[in-house]
Amino acid sequence: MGRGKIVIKKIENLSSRQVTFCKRRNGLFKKAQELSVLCDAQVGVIIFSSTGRLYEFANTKMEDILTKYNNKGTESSAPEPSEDLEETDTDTEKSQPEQDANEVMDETEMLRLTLMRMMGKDLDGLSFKDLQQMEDKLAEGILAIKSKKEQKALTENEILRKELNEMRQNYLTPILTSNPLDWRSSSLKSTTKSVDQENEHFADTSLQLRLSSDFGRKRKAPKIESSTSPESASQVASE
Amino acid sequence: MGRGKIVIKKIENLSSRQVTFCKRRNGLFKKAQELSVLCDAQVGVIIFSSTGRLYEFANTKMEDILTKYNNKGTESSAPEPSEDLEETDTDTEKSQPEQDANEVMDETEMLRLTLMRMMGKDLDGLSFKDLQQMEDKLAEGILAIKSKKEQKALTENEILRKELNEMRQNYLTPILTSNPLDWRSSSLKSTTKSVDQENEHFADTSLQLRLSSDFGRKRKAPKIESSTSPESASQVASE
DNA sequence: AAACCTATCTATAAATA
DNA sequence: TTATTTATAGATAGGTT
Repeated sequence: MGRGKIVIKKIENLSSRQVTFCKRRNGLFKKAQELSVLCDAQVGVIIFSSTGRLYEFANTKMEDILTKYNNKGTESSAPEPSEDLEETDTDTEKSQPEQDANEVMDETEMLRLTLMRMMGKDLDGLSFKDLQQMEDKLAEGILAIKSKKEQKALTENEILRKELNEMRQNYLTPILTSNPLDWRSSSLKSTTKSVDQENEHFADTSLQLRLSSDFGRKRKAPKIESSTSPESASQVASE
Repeated sequence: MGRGKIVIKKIENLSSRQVTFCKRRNGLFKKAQELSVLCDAQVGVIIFSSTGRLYEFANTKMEDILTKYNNKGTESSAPEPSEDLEETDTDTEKSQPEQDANEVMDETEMLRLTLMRMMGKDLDGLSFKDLQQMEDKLAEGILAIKSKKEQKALTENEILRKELNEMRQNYLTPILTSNPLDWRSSSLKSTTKSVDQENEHFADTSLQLRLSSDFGRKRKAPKIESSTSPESASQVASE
């Protein structure tokens, strides 16, 4: 695609390698973007330049893509980088159980069913393996939640500790405050509030776990973070 | 690059979309490969087709790339103006006079989020209480599943026991069969199969635990492709 | 579906500013 | 060095088999 044909091997000249890197990187991102639009696919591209700089493209949140990726069986082959000729790359298609025709089951229906099952209902149709898998997932979930709880508790401890110190500080060195109780309460309030705010902010957000049997209606949403620009490509200065 | 210019918008025709998907996917992978070689870069590409199938390319182990990616601050982002192109859904459009636009969350969205959280993702917004509640639910779920597993195991035991008895019976009273090994294997097979059948029957229905997160669009179940009816025979997951 | 064709369109190597 | 230009190699849309 240029003035002359080239062989696909590492470009030794630094500056032309950089130029080519920039051009082809952009080209790749463009192609990725087109593919995602034309074929309604979810595409994520991650590139580390030889200097270690990160460039990425994703037509949806990269995080989502990676999460999805990790939830799939992550087997794959390990290529053996041979210097000279063709590289054997990991270029795989991981098919999966797959959804067939009658799989037209509505996503919502699917999700609902899954959720029900996660909560121990409607387990009859599952194979032993499915059950085991689900149990594992749940166990994973519990662990994640426990971590989060711990983390949350620690964070709060930190805040409380500071609060306390502040209070002691002020108690031991009562200054110009006209009413000692005033600063005390206001201080407490302000800090506490910041904590509550965090929770409250997500109050509606928190899942409604009493969904035991009352699915079905739309409800107030858990504010989804910056769902704004679904597309992004990182572009940093040249190297 | 073809007989005619095309605009970058979702290809509506299913089969040509699939063809294009395949071609461009390969093209993208090739470009990715060339880039990695020419410029000595580390490149990973992850693609989920609209049917949820995963395709990936990586010139080194994808795992390494993702690890590296996660270790970098996911800073960056020069958002790119995406194509205008709206979800042209015949009906469910902006019929609703915007009420807290992003305050109303689609039920599916809700379910998905909940499910994600059940699996330990996206827990940041939850309060301590929510977390505790969720953990409890998960624990409940696990117990239910354990019960179900036990029950299933017992049922299978029962079947196997019968099988065994039958076998013994036949063994002790060898009848007119010419080859005793024949009935043996066939018998085993038939019964085993009936068990498997039960599971398999629900195989598709069974939850897809890699529920990921790509339920981006509302689909309104258009006419079902009739051409795909005999498809069930092909494409079986060997497992 | 998969493979092949080929007219056209794109990406880009190399030159140039 | 980065941006622009331009000649070509390469990718691919739409057909055909």
